[in-house]
Amino acid sequence: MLTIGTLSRKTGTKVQTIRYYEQIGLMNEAGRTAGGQRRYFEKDLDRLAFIRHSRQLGFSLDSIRELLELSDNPSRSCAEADSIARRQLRQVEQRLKRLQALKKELKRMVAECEGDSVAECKVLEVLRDHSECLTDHDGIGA
Amino acid sequence: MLTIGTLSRKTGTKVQTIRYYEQIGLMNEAGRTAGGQRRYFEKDLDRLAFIRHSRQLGFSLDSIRELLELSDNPSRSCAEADSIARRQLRQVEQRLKRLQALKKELKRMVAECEGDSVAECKVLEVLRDHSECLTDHDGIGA
DNA sequence: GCCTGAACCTCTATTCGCTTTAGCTTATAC
DNA sequence: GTATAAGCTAAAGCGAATAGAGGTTCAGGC
Ligand SMILES: [Zn+2]
Ligand SMILES: [Zn+2]
Ligand SMILES: [Zn+2]
Ligand SMILES: [Zn+2]
Repeated sequence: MLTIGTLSRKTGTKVQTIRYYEQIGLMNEAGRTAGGQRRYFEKDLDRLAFIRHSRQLGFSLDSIRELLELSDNPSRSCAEADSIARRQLRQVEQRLKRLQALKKELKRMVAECEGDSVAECKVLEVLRDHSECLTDHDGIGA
Repeated sequence: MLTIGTLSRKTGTKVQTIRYYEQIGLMNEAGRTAGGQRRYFEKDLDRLAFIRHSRQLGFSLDSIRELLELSDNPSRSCAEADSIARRQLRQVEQRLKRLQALKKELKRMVAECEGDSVAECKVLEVLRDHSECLTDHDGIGA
């Protein structure tokens, strides 16, 4: 029987996060000691490792929920799992594209500023006026 | 005098978002009509455009707050603005690296799955076992 | 002066994936 | 027996908005 702290150490997950996963139904409800502390089996450790690894690869908790369910039914076709992964890949590729464009713009504005007063700052100039940009950066942020 | 809807259209910002920016003190409190509706000047439009453009380049609202303050003091040195931009660039470059590694892993697992039953699904296999990965993906998600 | 409909208002809740805080209780080792 | 590490719950907070409910104001036409 493993404590929550052991799971935490073995998977690099904060204790609170493990409890959070239980709360949203991603981890099964753990058994408890007489005093109310959670105790886990190896299979819970495996499940948590699966969740964390999937998170590291960028899957959303919702996708992970689906993947876990599939993983629990070994006889089913894996088409669904593959399509989730392909969807994730497409998303990553899209974000990559946006970030690459962003990087270019940022690099350019940083490089072009000669570092005098704010009045002549290239950085601020670009921020004030999108027409100085080479790309469209549609969408926001990330 | 411009209405909030006009600002919204001209900058591609949702009306709610403009009010939100006011609420968090990023936009100045707008003047009001007798009936309580917001009315804006051109300078408010400029400020909002600055904010949105900065957001598109991935700056956080906190960074934007600093940049706006600098922008309001033309006589100051632009070193600070430049350093905010460089910081942003570094962040983008880091995320790019992570995403590129992610993309590789995802691509590989998708490509290697022969699409049979869940029991032999390469996608799920990789998710269960990080040792199948080529990279470390330290950190999570994005 | 009134009607209509678009645009505006406030306030609250929700999203995602956790993290933090506050205030306790339990387990373990000496 | 007691110190201390580790555990517990419940609630709030983060960033950056978005969405909805339910009500008010504005501009134009008649
Ligand atoms: Zn500069
Ligand atoms: Zn631009
Ligand atoms: Zn498969
Ligand atoms: Zn891995």
